[in-house]
Amino acid sequence: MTERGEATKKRLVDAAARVFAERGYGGATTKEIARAAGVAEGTIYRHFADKRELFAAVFKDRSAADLEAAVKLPSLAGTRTVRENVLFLVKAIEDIEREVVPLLVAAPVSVDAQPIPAQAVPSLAPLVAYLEAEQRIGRVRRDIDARAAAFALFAVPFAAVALGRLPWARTAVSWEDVRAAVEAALDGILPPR
Amino acid sequence: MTERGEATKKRLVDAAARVFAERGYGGATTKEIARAAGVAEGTIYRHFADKRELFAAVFKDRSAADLEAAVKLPSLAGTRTVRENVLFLVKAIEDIEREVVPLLVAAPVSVDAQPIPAQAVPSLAPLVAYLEAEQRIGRVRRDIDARAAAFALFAVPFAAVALGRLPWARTAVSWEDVRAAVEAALDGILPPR
Amino acid sequence: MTERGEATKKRLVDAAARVFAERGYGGATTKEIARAAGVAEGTIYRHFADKRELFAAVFKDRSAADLEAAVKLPSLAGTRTVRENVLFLVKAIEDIEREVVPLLVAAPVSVDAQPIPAQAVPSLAPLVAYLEAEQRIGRVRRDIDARAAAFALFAVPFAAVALGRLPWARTAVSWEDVRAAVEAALDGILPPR
Amino acid sequence: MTERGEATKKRLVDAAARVFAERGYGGATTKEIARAAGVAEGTIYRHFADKRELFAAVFKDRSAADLEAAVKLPSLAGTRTVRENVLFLVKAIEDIEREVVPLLVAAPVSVDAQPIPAQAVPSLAPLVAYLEAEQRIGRVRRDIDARAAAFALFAVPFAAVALGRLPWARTAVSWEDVRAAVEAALDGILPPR
DNA sequence: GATGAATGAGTATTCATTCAT
DNA sequence: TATGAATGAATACTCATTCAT
Repeated sequence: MTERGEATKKRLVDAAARVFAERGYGGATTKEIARAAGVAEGTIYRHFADKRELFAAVFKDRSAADLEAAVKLPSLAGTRTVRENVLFLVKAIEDIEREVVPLLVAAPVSVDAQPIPAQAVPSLAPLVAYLEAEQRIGRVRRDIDARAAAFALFAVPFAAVALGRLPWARTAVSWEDVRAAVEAALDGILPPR
Repeated sequence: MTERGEATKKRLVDAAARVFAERGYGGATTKEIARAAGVAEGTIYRHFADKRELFAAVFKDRSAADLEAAVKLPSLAGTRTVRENVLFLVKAIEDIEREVVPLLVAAPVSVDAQPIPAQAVPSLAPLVAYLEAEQRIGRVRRDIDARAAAFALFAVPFAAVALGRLPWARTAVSWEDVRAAVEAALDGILPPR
Repeated sequence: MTERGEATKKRLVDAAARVFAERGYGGATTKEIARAAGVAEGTIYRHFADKRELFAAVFKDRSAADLEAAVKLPSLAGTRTVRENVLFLVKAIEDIEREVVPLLVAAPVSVDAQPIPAQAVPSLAPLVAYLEAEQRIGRVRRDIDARAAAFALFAVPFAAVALGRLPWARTAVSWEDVRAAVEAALDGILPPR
Repeated sequence: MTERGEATKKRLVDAAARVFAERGYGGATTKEIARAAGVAEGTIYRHFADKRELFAAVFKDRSAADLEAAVKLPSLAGTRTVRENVLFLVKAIEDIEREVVPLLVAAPVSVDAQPIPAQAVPSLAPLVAYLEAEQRIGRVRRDIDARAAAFALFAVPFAAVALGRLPWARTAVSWEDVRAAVEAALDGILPPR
């Protein structure tokens, strides 16, 4: 593909990411996406077979950056305090999800909607790995299930972001709320003082 | 409204609840809803101004039952063990959300989508009230924020159900996972043994 | 279906027959068909699943009348002269084909185009039956193959109509030409004088 | 035009002939034609004003070869037997038409479709000339109209090929059928034995 | 109240054609 | 000359909504 083509494709992905997040998958029209990208509607189809392939490309693109960030987390084990690290991780998860959850929520709910090899949906793995590493060096209680604890921590920012995205939910949750909730959960995870 | 009209309206709300939950707001067609309700398409518009009003009616109807259930929870304070109660509550929340979250996720994400008096989206209030009641009788640590703790507990089943609804998410979460995660969080909430 | 619905469907078939014959299958737009029928475009889809089903309906409708006519022909054996009868039959075939050939030519040439149970495309059968009946009573030479003779006779009006339909063909053929050609062919079919 | 340009043009005409015959005029896309010719889509428009001009070029090109073949036929008068010659001619006509009829059928049926100088559509002239030549030397009955007889003979292979091209027609016709039908017609054309 | 036929604006997608390189 | 990216009008089809019965 020519350089110009590459550039157009990138513009399309960026524009589509905005429109999908804002309008949802069904609400996003190819017309609006094209307008947002500053190209003609037909141009979409030079770069993507159809709307779904464009969505998949957006999804992959956004998740890629997130994955990189998440992968680094386990290496923090043993540094600073667990509380600091977990809050840092949770903040990172929140940032990640703020980008990915709108797309998740936007995704078609319909039956015929499985084709994306969604390798990159927010995953517990890095958090589990981190907690296990801390368990080995005694900074996290060894008698709890790392996976369960990870899910408890993960759920907080996820719920916060998801609720924030859902226009009908009346429970607004701030980062302070998230922090406080995580701290509460942490009290059960850290070794007794 | 005649009795017959009343019955038709109820049939429509029930049918629409099924179809919305299954197909999402955008994916649910008035044709399918009408067929599911066993009425003609035009009949919908004798009872509801438009599709959105029908959705609002469904939402209100489903939340009503849930609210009743949730409201009873605070009165359990002091009975059985906190752990039992919280797990019971969390199970209840999960059941509630299993009905409401699909609708939340199904709801139009579009900008012009605020008109529903969404009074009834899953709320922390009963859980907060319960925890505060238990704090007063010393069965929950007094040095934590009841609201934060409630959110930490609430987030777990919410995240589980929401992830289960999102077709692209690869993280499947079972009730056992939910229970384990809640137990982990509880360890930080209950008084040290 | 209501009476009004039946009437609309009929109007659609009639209008579509005109438009298909004039523009070909690909050239006929649903918009023009709807306009020709005096209905909205969407109305087509209340009565037919898609454009192809509409085409199939047109084809069936037009062929139906033709079939009735063709079926009566064999019973003419033994009446009048063979020459008169054959010319009458050929004239009938020409009339039939004048309606059907434009549709045949209009039909999609594409690979995925087999679904019509085309029971009614111009068929040799009645002509063969007629010739065989005349052979039995000695008014047609017994030493020729009735099927071959029927095809020779059938080909003449068919070729005339088809050439007339093809806008690039420069060979204009009149009914007089058809009659003369059939008479020529007949000389080989009738018993020697 | 440069030599390279000439070559490209020829490749385009050859590729287009294949694609038009296979897909029909409407079904043939410039994209597929370009791919079949191994050139870029834009290249078509350096050599032809538009798709129709390309079609016209194809048509002219294919007919040219056919014309050459047909023109030689009258010179066969007096050689071999008439029956042999006519069957040979008819076979030639069938071969010719097998190339041209698909294009004829493929051609746009639409009203605005006359601009091609269609000089070369299958013509009766050589066959008429041949029959007249044979009439002069007494090998064909003098009391029949050569033009009518020619059309009767011409119609058979034409109908056979055209029916074979039309996807909805159920009447499959083999070369044996064509031969038998021509023999039947010939019996009326040759002098009584 | 209920029906279901009719509507028409809106959707994703195609494709002949143009144009900058 | 050739490329291939970009265009945008046109297409078949959908679906919430209206309306005559």
